[in-house]
Amino acid sequence: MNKNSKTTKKSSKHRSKVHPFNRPKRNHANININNNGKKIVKFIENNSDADDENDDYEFVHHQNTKTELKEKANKLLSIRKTLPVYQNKNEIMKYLTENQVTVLIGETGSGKSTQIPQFLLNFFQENKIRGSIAVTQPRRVAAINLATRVASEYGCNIGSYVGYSVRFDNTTSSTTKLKYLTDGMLLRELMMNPTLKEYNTIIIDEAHERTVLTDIILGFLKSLIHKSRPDLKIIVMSATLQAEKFSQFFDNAPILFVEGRKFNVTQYYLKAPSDDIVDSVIRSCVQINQGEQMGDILCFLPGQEEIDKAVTILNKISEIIHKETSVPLMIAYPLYAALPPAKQALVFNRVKGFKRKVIFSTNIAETSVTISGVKFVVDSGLRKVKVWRHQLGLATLLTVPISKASAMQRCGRAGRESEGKCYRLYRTNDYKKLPDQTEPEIARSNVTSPVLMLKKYGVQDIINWTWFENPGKEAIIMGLQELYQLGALDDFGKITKRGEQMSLLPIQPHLSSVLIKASECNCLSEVIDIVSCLSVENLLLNPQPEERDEVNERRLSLCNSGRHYGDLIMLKELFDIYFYDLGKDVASSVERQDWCKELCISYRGFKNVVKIREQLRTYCKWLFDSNSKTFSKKIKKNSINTNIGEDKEDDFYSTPFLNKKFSEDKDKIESILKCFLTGFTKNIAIGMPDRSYRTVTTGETVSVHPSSLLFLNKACPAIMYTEYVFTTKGYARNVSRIELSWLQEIVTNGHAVVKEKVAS
DNA sequence: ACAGGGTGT
Repeated sequence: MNKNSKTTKKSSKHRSKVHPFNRPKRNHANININNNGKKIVKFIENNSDADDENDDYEFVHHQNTKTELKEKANKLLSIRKTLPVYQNKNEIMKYLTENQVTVLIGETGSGKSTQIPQFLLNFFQENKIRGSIAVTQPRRVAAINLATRVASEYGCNIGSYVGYSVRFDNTTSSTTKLKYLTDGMLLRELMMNPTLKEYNTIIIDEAHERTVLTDIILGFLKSLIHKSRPDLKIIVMSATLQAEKFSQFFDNAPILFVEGRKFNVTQYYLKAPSDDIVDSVIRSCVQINQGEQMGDILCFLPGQEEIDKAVTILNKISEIIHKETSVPLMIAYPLYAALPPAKQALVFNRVKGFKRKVIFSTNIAETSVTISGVKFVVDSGLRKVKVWRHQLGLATLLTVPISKASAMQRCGRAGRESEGKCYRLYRTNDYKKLPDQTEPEIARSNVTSPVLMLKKYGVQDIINWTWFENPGKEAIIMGLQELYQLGALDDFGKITKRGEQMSLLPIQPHLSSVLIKASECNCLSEVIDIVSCLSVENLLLNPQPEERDEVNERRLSLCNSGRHYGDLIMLKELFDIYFYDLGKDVASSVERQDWCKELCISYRGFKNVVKIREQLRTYCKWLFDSNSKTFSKKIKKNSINTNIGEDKEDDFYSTPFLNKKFSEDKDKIESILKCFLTGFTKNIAIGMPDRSYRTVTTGETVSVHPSSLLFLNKACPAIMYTEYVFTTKGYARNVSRIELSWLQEIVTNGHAVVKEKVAS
């Protein structure tokens, strides 16, 4: 149909409508083209208070001319040459070219993630070796930043020889030879293209972090080199330690050590253990502020509660101390993932004058967020960890001591720019007793999704698969049972058509199953909207205690149906207001931001919801539309190589409110909730006479989480929830009201789990 | 009668 498909694809990326005469009042970028044809982005100064979410950011990649590229690359070359990896280039390359698998231990600042891929790229081009290089990263920003940096070092525009691929943003093209991608993305590619035939080298970076997805990739790679890809080169890159485990897994692959380039950090320990960690952290900050040179302080605390407390206390005492003694004024900032993005951004502000920035952070600052100017680290030695209990179908959130590796990583945050100091709020002996490594995530996770991937890939014996870390028989069997119950596996444990569909959807299996059910129940469009909201973490933010009641009141008054049916229906009502009522053009973005702020909703979160919704609508159309070509053909052509599918409000989806307004359409609401019941049959609790709820699976008591719209509504016959987390007690999150008669329907449809428990 | 560590498709 179109010979011009390449340009069509490219342009679809920037499809968003721009109304030049209706520009938003604030927070916008003004893009001019100067006489070189070079894009210039000027940021207009934010004229409002710094409190709103300035997150209309997009990654703008400048298209430079050849001469500009070359000049820039030449300038960067002198810096590259100082990197330890560059100085050992020949020896490293000797190992990499002579071995199929190499484990490379490079400390921070060694330049491994940027230089090694370039060495290989040059080597392959000089030797006319075909194929491209993939470098995986656990996080999106890392993939984007590395690709951008390497492109300029290499002297090309992003997307030509060097590109990146993360969800919703793909800058690769047919000429791309070096691709930085998230490990989630590489797994998607593996599902579509089981032999990874376009690559000759796969580099797994940050392997020491041991995320579930990295571990799974390692398992796939081992199978690949032993079977269909004996030619595939693999490099496992890790920041110190664990080298032996990687090496042994890949048949004793050689290990290379490259020293890093970082500054010395002196460690201090407590003489006596601390009994109040917030108090100890504050005391340390005050002490540093009195005795040490200028430089900011980064404090690691386990969670939001401790952080908010510490911020309040420090800000109170800091001014008093500053007035009475002539020490810098300390300014405290909180940092955790659930914080609104605009408040998160404040930790990057440089404080001017005789002041010292003090950041109280969760583990987010250990790997995901890097703050410059930090010279002192205060380490509580604690973190929070989510542990999945297979038998209970419940996650527990525990505060636990960190590992030695984690303590070193936290320490390192003080030595990025100059020498630093690290104050550990535990004794030398306590440190010695810490485990060397953090327990790999897969050992404490629900593995339903990995198991589905393996089934989709055609793995027969999952228990004895080439697991890098076997999650254990119990976990695998629970995963298989879940999948069987969701209809993804048949009586013989073989993947069903439904299971294939579930594995192709970019959401957790339970939600995939709900979507498929919805496609059979004429409420797909609505369920996609809700599932999209559920797929964004921290969409509904926690209001500050003083505005909590107000915000809850506003949410309740907006969501007429949510008030009765619960959080899933509330999400749909909120989505409809955001998406349909508030308007879509650039001019109304301010209106939408204000609306989000009033309801304590993340504006950035909702923008993500819209993207996910668009992706899900496209995928569902390909999956369920009988007129459509096969999914994998479509997705290979479109999804991997472009950004988002070509969804328009087309006739595959019925117009949502043709006849009735959603909130008045009782039948629709009930069929939506019944769809969710089929994916979350285990997450049902029955109302008891004493107004508590008991789960149908184990009879445990479960409470409605205070963030739920149903928190104050005490009289539901039964509830269904998408998450069951034990913190101070067992809490149900994303709660919906369920009628007992609906459960009867599920029972008659043959869901044994509910049948037994309801009867007993 | 009152609260969630961090990633990814």
